[in-house]
Amino acid sequence: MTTTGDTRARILTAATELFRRQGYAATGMKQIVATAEAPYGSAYHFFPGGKAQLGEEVVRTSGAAYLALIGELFGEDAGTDPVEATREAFLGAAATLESLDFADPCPIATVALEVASTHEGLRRATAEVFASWIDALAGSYASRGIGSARATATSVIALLEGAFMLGRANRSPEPVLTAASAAAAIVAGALRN
Amino acid sequence: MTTTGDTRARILTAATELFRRQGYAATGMKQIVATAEAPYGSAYHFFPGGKAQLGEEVVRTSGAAYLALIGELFGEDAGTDPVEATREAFLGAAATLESLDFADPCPIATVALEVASTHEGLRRATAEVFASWIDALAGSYASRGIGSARATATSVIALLEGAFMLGRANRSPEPVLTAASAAAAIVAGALRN
DNA sequence: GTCTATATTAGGATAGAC
DNA sequence: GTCTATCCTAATATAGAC
Repeated sequence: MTTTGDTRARILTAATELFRRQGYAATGMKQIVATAEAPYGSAYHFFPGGKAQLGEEVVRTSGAAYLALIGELFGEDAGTDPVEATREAFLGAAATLESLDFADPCPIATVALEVASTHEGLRRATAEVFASWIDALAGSYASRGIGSARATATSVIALLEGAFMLGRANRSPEPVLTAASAAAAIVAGALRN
Repeated sequence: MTTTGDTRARILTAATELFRRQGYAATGMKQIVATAEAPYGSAYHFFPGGKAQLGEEVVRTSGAAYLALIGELFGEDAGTDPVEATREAFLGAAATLESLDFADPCPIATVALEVASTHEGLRRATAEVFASWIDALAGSYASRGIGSARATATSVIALLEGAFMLGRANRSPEPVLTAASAAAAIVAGALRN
């Protein structure tokens, strides 16, 4: 039994952490392997497609992890009021933002903006991840009687991402806390239709 | 009369365009001067602080331009219904997104995420620009009878930024169009309080 | 198959000719 | 004061020793 799996995982974890903090372009492969305490060659051994492949795996892996989180927060067992579940999710996100010392709680946001016009493969990966989150959230909303569930989910995710942006720029959780009420209002409004 | 003013302005314009499309880190000084059709040395002649100074001027200049746009869209002469003014602003932004071929309609968003944890001077510049937009929008909302005007404005700006992110990732104006209704709902909800 | 050393290109920045 | 040539570092990626 080797430590192969560990090394690959460490590189992926280090890349996720650095991309969320600095973005894709500003993060070098050398910095990634140094953070992962892995030899330089291992990066290209495990990710022969280089930085682009690593970026895509980071996006898809973190995307799946966050999809699971949405399942926990909005799944069948998670209380029945979608308005309060939404508000609670934003309050938790505000706390996460602060606990990360204002690194992006969303590990793909910075990368998504950076690559949208320049790296088609990565752009598609981010689009698919966002779509998976919106689908999951919309499913939860629909099952709780919200009419335009997909539109509502799209707006709630957008509001969360934008609130992260303002919170990071201000080094303050306040925009995310403020957005919690607005998100609740969006969902409450959709519930009445 | 020299062409000095032109060259400096061309460099600033080129940097703005490239930063909005590729971000700060992925854009090189050489690419900026090539796009501006300016000699390489001019960049450091006009911006002795190098790329960081150029980045900060891009943020502040575009920030001021967008502040003026908010003034046009939400100023005294711009119709009295803040709900419809907000909706119209989002519909216009969706059209802009498409007309830019899905470059970011917000020239500072990508930079803001990239530098938030790494370049303190630039981070402050983005924070001040966001604050200026929120202040202006909140002033308009307050004058039209919205109680928690600053919170409302914060959420509307966040929603717009997040909708741009989803729209760029999807190469579609749909998230911004969808967010138009949610933004209207946020403002309408605040109007009732 | 793990890792070191290097190839190659591009990065930001500067010196100095004109 | 405009612009060209260059410096030095760091980028991604690869070759090949062990």
